[in-house]
This record gives sequence, structure tokens and C-alpha cells, in this order.
Amino acid sequence: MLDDLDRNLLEILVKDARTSLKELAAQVGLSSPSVSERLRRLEERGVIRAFTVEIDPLALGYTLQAIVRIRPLPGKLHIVQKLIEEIPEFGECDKVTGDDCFVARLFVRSIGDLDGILDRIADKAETSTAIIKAQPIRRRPPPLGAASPRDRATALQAS
Amino acid sequence: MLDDLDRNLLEILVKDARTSLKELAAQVGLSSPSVSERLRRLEERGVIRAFTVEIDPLALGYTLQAIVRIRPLPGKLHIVQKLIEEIPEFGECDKVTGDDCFVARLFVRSIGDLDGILDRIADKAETSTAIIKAQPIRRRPPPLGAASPRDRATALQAS
DNA sequence: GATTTCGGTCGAGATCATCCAGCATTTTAC
DNA sequence: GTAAAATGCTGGATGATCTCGACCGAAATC
Repeated sequence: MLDDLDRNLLEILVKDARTSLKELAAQVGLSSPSVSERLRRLEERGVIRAFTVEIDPLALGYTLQAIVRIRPLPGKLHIVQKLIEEIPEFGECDKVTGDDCFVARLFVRSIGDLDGILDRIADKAETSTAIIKAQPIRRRPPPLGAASPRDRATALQAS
Repeated sequence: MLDDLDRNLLEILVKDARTSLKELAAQVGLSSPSVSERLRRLEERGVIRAFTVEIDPLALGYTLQAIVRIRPLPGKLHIVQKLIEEIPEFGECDKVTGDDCFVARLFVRSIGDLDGILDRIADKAETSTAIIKAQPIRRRPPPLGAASPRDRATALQAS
């Protein structure tokens, strides 16, 4: 589906999404129209979901981040999910297996704000909150390399 | 620190990091050299951490994501952290307060791979894994608007 | 009140992206 | 097996965009 050239382009763009077509072309050894066409197709196919910018939350005044596990009370699942989606301070939310139905990331400017937001959910779900002290790994994409032969073997074996 | 123009630029770039200077300039009502200078300064100050591309993990064969909570055994904290950082399938990791020391996101191509990776940590930490079933909110930045007067009041009160 | 600093505009020249014609290679169809 | 069609690439012309220097005005500094 993706060839080496595509992966190569993605790798460069992960580091700097504003790299010019000309520069991309030079780095992968193609002409710029070709690169342009490849990017167009990668976007079209949904491989590239978006070109975006990573902003330091601190610069916006968000001095605190927390991971919140959320277990909606019986019958409240949909209301809780809607509520979470509508609170913009939630910067990420995954619906997971297990007792905790949702795991979400919360950006806040103060402990007071944290309390205020959790209060809005308190009557519809149980929550447990962990304050983030450090970020050993900040968001990064999974490895871009092709599936290794070993991986493929494993996959086959499993099926 | 950030004025309305900066926030406006960031907002546009979050949606499309490849927007041309000319287009940015038109949208915020400045000349392109001014926009160029502002972006340079935003990067310099670390407000903009990076221009990047958001890739669909599925396109790379990662059909499964999991949230893993990791509690290193006594004395193993640093080894575990190093191990996590070195495994590229970890796409995010936060060090948090509470019993679980780390909360991490794992991209894998199969359940077998998940097992393989967790095995590598098993003798150094307790883990509990939740498979991601859906993503109600995909990574997004915190609200870009200026701190509201109410927020400021709260912050002052607290200090 | 003069001066410096900061952030802005404008215009020219350089750089870059896009369009198009043409070509090679692979796939499809018969 | 071969002709036709489709695919993906290149190179060059053209038009759009970026960058750089010169200059300007408002606000802070002395």
C-alpha cells in the first residue's frame, strides 16, 4: 500500500510539515510534481489525516495536565461521552475495554479549573484522576518502517 | 505573551500547517513578511513546538491501540522508563501521580505483538492494559482563546 | 523632547509550485 | 503475444509565493 518513497516523505514531514515540495523532492530523489501528486494521494487516501502544528500548552497558560479515567454510572454512558466531547479542555479521549470506560487527557490552567471540570461530570460518572508530573514520551507516530519479516511471520502464525 | 493575531495564526495552522504565508497574511490582515516574522518568533519561543503531520496508524498496519498503566517494581523505575522510551511502539507516555507510575499509549499490529511487548516489561513492572475500542476525541490542542477574566480572577485568588 | 526599539508595510529579485506535454513501463484486454 | 490503456515519472514554462532590504510610525526610554 505504502512504498518506501511514501514512508520516506512521511518521515520528513513528521519532523517538519512545512518542508517545501522542492526540498522533499530532493531528499527522496523525485521531481516536485511527483512529490506533489504523492502527497495529494496520501491525503486523499486518509493516510495523512492532517498537517498540523504542535503547540506548547504552557504558552497558552495550561500549566497542568491530568489523565482522567471515567466510569459512567449505569445508563449515563452517552451523556457522559457527549459531555466530555463538549468540554474543550479534554485534549484526547479513548474509549477502552475494562472497568474504566474512558481514559482522557485534560489540560487546565489551575487546580481550581481541574476541580471545576470534574465537578461537571461528578454526578454522572466516577472518575479517578492522575496528575501528569512529566512526559517521558510526547506524542509520536508509530514506527514508519514496513512490517518486518518477523512481524509478518508472527501475524501469519497467529491467524 | 500571545496576542490575538498569534492565536489566530495558530488556529489556522492547527487546521492546516501548510497554509501559505500569503494566505495566513490575508486571513489575519497582515503582510506576509509580518506573518513570517511572527511564526519565526513563535517557533523561537517554543510556543510552536513543531509543524507535523498526523498519520493514520491503520495505514501503517497498526490495527490496535492500547492504554497501558505501568507500575515499576521497587528500584526498577529508571530501567522501566528507559525501556519504554526505547520501544518505538509506545506512542506517548506520561509519568503521573498515584499508584500507576506511567500511563502509555501503545500502537501494535496484532494482539501477538502486544503480548510480545508487554512481556519485555513483565519482569520489571506490573502492567494493566486496556484496549482502545474507539476514540471519541483525537488529539487536539487546549482552547486557544485568551484566559477569560474569570480564569484570571481564579488564578489571582489562588496565589 | 529626542532617541531607540519594535513591529509593521512595500517592492524587487529570487525561489518555489503548478501545469502541461511527452515518455517509459506496466497492466489489461483481446 | 500484442495492442491499447493506464500509471507514474520528468523537464521546462509560467505564474504564484517567499525573502530581503529600505523605510515608516507608534510607543517606550532616557
